[in-house]
Amino acid sequence: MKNVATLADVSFKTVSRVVNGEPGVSRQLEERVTAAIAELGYQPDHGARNLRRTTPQSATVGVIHANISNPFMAAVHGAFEAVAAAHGCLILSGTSLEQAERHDELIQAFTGRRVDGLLIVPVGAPTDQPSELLEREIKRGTPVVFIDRDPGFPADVVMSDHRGGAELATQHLLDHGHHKIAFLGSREHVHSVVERRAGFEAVMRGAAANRAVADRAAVITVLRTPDDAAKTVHELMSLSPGQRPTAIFSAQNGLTLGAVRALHTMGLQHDIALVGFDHIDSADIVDPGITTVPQNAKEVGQRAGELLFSRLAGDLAGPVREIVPVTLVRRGSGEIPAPT
Amino acid sequence: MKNVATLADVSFKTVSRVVNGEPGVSRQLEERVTAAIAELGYQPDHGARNLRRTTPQSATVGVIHANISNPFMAAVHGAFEAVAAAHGCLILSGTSLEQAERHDELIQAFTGRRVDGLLIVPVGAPTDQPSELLEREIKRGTPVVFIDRDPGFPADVVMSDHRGGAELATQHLLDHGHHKIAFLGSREHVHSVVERRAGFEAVMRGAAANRAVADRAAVITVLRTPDDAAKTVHELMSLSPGQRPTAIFSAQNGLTLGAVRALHTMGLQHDIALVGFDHIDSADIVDPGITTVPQNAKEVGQRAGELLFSRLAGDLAGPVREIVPVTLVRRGSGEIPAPT
DNA sequence: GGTCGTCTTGACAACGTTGTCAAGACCCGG
DNA sequence: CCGGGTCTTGACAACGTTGTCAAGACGACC
Repeated sequence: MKNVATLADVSFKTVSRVVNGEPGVSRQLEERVTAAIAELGYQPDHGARNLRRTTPQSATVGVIHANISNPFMAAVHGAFEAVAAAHGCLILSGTSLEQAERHDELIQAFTGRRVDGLLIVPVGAPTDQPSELLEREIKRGTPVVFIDRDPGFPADVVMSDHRGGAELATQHLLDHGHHKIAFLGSREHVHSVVERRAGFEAVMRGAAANRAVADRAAVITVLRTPDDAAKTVHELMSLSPGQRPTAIFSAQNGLTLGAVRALHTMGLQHDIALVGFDHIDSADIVDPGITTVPQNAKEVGQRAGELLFSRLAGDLAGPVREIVPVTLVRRGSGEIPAPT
Repeated sequence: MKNVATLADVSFKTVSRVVNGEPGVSRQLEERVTAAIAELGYQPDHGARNLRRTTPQSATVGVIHANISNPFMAAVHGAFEAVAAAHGCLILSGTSLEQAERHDELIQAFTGRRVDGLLIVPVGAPTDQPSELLEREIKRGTPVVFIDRDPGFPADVVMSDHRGGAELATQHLLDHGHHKIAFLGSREHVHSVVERRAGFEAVMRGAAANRAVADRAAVITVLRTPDDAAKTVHELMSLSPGQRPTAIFSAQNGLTLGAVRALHTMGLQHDIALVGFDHIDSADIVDPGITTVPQNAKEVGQRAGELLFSRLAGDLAGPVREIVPVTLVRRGSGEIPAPT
């Protein structure tokens, strides 16, 4: 800035005024200054500006993902970014890889850079308290919005209706005559997966009470990769006819891919019903099409963005819990009837 | 920091020493200071630190994507982030949405925040000069690595072998007896797509010279969405038998999904050969499996990260062009022979 | 005991910017 | 010609931190 001031032969305060568009600079000086800025390629130092500002704004928000490679999360990120961009805000992002330690490291790195707000996919099981680091930041006044999973304590959350979607899927399979339904899920302590499982079990229990025949086949929740799911489906299908499930509810997109692959390998894709939670790109090019309960990524990302920026604009109302509804999309695999 | 100093009853310079782990602080004072830091939850201001530092390091790199929702790019991002995290570096990211204007806005926002380096997916057609904004930043000494597409001017680039992959795919179809092959691609001025098309055309020309029968069916490059691709395939398949292509080379993952869907809808999936560039999640659960030329996202992201951080570490060698090889994966759709 | 070196500590300038305030130029009305 | 207002400009402190340097305490050596 000093260089610009020297070149334009004005004080550096005048340069500051021009850069910030403050009134009270004569046309003549303003032109000299803008010319000097262009010539030197001067760019104000974002960090230094906030030092003295009465209301420091980094115009940056931090985003902590659990796993950005998940297509659902990538889509949420895209929708959120659009909102942030509309507010002239940049995104500092990081991936916790589901590790609490890395999660805290990121929070520290973000707060050290004085982000204006945080968007967080919580890791681990819900807790009734935020981590010490996070709690301090919240108290300091930084708005935090959680996405995809309930953090456990009262806070702003935007997420899909995990439980409702699982109930839809399970009921759909029951409606097609299935009693023996297998549940495939990943690590069970994460809120979203727990909820999907809870939805499955609630509907199954209800069915058992009403008809006295419902018989949950298996709940498998240690799966992580498509290959895990494929292997598990192979095992399930090798059970004796009385034990073998006639339908599968796969609670995650990655697992669904593996499960479908296994059914195709065994030639059972037209015999075993399957509903998958979350969207699959190729759901409609497989035969049969894969019945899914897709999440509305765009809606989740957009609503989270709007909520966060309304907080940044000064909205101090109590914690908001936004549950984005999901619906079931029939494509064939979920409508296969149970054998009689 | 002043508060901490007051609480620990030392000068703020001593606090600075403790925070930075500088030697020459007595054990006693150090303990008092760390206790005060913990009690107040003090976090150093990242921006202010760099103000006076002799070698300012924001420990932040900027990433400009064209479209983060593309699964290939999301995977590249994940691999790059792992490298950045290993170097204690945070990522400031943004999406240009293929718009030059937004691209420049992002560069400005990043440089204003004094990022240490940039990772960029160039937008638009290759040019022999970087944009003025970018050139200035490069001259200032900020390392820039381009990914996925050649920017046109000499610079560090890491990308897949787009041309080689397209040649592989085209040759593969020729080897299975096809002469009439349709090319599906998106907006043609983007480097990667131009290269894939160039690879296709080069091989087709070579075949025409040798055998005098090769006959490219169609080159369609205005496609954007899976639906566009599906519609186009429908149209192509409605042509008279002499005109109709017997094989399709789809140059992008999104288009491949649409093309496959169209073939399935028309019941032609076992009659028309198809090879797709880039990975498809569900390539092996469709019947026939989709033969693809997948890109190695992990390799691209990791190599780009290593290159950028070697530049940050002081490697001043000339521009590096890293071409990540691709191979063809046979799954059925590409091995359908031409009708005799 | 005096001189020197080392180790610990703090005072102060500096980084690039904004906020505050005062000085000077100019115009208007009396 | 003077008093008072507005408009333009710059001098300077301040933001939170690091770099520089000097002051003071202490021990070792002659």
